[in-house]
Amino acid sequence: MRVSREQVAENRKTILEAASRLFRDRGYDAVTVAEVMQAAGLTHGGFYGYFKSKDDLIAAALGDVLGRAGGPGDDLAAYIARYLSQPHRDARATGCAVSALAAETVRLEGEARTEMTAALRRQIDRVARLSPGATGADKRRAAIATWAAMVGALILARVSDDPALSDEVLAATRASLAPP
Amino acid sequence: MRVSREQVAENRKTILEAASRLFRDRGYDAVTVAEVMQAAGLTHGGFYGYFKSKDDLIAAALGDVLGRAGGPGDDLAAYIARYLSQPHRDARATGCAVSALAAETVRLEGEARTEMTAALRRQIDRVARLSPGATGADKRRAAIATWAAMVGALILARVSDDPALSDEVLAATRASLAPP
DNA sequence: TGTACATCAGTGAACGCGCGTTCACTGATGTAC
DNA sequence: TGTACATCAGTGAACGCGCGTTCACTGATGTAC
Repeated sequence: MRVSREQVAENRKTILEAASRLFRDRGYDAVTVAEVMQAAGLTHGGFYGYFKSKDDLIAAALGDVLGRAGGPGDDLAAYIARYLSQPHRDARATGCAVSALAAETVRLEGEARTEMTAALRRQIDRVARLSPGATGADKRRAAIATWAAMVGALILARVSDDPALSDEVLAATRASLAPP
Repeated sequence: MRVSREQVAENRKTILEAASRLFRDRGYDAVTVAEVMQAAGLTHGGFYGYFKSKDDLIAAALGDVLGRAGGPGDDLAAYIARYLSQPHRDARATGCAVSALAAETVRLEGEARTEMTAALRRQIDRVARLSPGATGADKRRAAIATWAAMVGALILARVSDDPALSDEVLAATRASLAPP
């Protein structure tokens, strides 16, 4: 049955949020179109009224979640502490989409890669404003290395099946990036 | 037809190498058992004489490639320069299995995670020996942050579809980790 | 404002297709004498 | 050392199954008068 325009807009948002949550949790390939639609409270047949393919959904969901990502605000040390925390490590489905999906996005072509690239550029700019350095180029260089270490440390902390080693990766990277 | 014991041992190595190359290039899910066997010059029916499942192959291939990974030797700066180089960025299929597969391995259970954790521990130890720091704990902390930045930077450089930004990520992280 | 009809979002069954896995068979290797 | 037989690595067809995608249909929404 037909639904109102407002309902359609709301459904689209619900689908995108369900998709980005499922993708972050389980990866692009392991999530099915039917699961996404079920998580959004719809039946899978309706999917192609919203997106023209699963790849199209991947790009849209990635653009949506990356666009809503907060960044460091105006306190870099607090941002680093939050990013490299145990709660963030343990909340893959609702956490940073870069750490969860960048490595898999490497294998995609087109729009999804472009969304990740745009997000990388935004994040470098945001971190650079708060980074140390005599010149803009110095700040930018520092920002890139900081962001790379944050993403790498979160991935390594998540892959470790030894909780002590995982905690150590978070703590050591935090200490190294934001010395007291 | 039956083949010799030596041939069996050789085939197993060939399968593991083909698998780890294909997995690094395209990810666990996108690679099929039939493709791995074809890349090893065999038919797919014989697969289950070597491994009891695709998951078993994933763990074995990961253990094999991570076990053969070189590490920094005795020159950390040269290792960083090689790791964060354009050739390594562009050679996903034959490059570091951690950057290529760690984020996907997060979603696996059991042996594959354990292999990644063991590799992480070995790598931290190897990098720590060459890292600056007054105490062993300081060296270890520095090693973790260095390795996290290397892994994160390679992933970010690979995901960027803008070659200039990709090169900048490599160069900035190199400069930050091994200041002249 | 109220009515009649056209539109179209959502449903659920169906479609090809390719996947992981199994299996009967083949024939070269390894072993027992 | 040579022969006869048992073993078993490899083959290729077949199996269920679940995936992305399509489609005829339904009925509430939106529109024209």
